[in-house]
Amino acid sequence: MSRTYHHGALAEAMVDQALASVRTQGADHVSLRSIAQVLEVSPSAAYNHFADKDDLLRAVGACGLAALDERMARVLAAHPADNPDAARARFSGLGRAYLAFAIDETHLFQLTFGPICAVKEMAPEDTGPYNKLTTALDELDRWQLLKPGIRQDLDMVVWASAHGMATLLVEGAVQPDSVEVFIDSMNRLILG
Amino acid sequence: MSRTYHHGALAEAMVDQALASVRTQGADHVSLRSIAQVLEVSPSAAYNHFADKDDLLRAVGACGLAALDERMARVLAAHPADNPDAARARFSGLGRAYLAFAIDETHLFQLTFGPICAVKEMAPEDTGPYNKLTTALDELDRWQLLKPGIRQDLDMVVWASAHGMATLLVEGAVQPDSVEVFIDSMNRLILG
DNA sequence: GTGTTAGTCTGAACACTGTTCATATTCAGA
DNA sequence: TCTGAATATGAACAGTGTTCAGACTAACAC
Repeated sequence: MSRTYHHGALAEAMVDQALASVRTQGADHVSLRSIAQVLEVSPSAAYNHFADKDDLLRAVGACGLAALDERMARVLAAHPADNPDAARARFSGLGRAYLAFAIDETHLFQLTFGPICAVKEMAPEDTGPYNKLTTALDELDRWQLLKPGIRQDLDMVVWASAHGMATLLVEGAVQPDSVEVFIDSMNRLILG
Repeated sequence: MSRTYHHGALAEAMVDQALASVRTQGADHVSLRSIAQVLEVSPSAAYNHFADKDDLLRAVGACGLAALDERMARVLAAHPADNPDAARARFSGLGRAYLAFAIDETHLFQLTFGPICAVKEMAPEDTGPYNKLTTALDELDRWQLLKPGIRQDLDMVVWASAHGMATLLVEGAVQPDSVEVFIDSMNRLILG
């Protein structure tokens, strides 16, 4: 096997390296040429696997969405009990996981939910972060923990709140220590 | 006055042209050279007025924040009455103005609240969008229109909700016709 | 084993980009 | 009118995404 020909796994290797670069530098300061150089490959080699730079970055953004979903899945696995307290813990935990992802992985968050990636086409309907939120709200509703008469379209407001708080964190408009304040205020709003 | 020397107002002219370009193309696809070409000026002329490209874009972002604030100010001016109905109209109107700005000026919104601009340092505390929101909530509270016991830290949740809904609109994750659904759901949450 | 074909990578090139710097022009004040 | 501070130029540098003809490699048919 020749050393100069990087065979078989270039696509995945480029996504991995791009993911690492995005994490440290942010998507704006990542260049195709630099990651090709790290992989000891010609700059034009990427075009056998990706239509253009944005196409590669979209693949990285999909990794970001998967990482977020995994964080949320871990929260659900940590509170599996079928009772009111666990339902509350799952809901708050999902929110905390979402915001922790924004804080820990600022650059990846910005790419995943930025202009390059069309999140609406990446997020599956029957699974993924949005679905986890709706089922958590359904469970709160089933245990009659929600204030009466607010379940309709509540998904959208809660989703928007969490996403907005995350972007405010990312932009530095609010500090990380505001997360608990936010969650408390949110619970005060919707929990009976 | 020589034709070749663009005297006096280059800085403002560049901001104006950059603002126009951002509106149509988005900040990512705007180049210093192109706007210098439109203004019939050397590419390096910009560096007498701006530290670098991001510095110019930050000035454009400030225009975006001002445009948003003006929309919100118009809403307040349209409902000046000192009674419960007007207070409700002001609150809902501010939300609609915020979301309309995100829909109408997608690219400008993305720049204004994007990584390049540090919004926290642009937004004044005693005026601007955030302050208009808090005073609207104070008015709702004064007329006892809020649900009891939720005023504390309500600003942050409402602010995050509006901002999150705006970014979801910009990203195409939700459709513009969801705006009224969002506002209704929001009112259901916080109004008594 | 040999040929053919499809997939992969190279290297040079193109048209850009932001930025710097020495140089030239213009304006405002003494 | 002279001087100094602003302001604009034009050439240059280092870097970018992207294209394309040609070279290399693997795998499959015969």
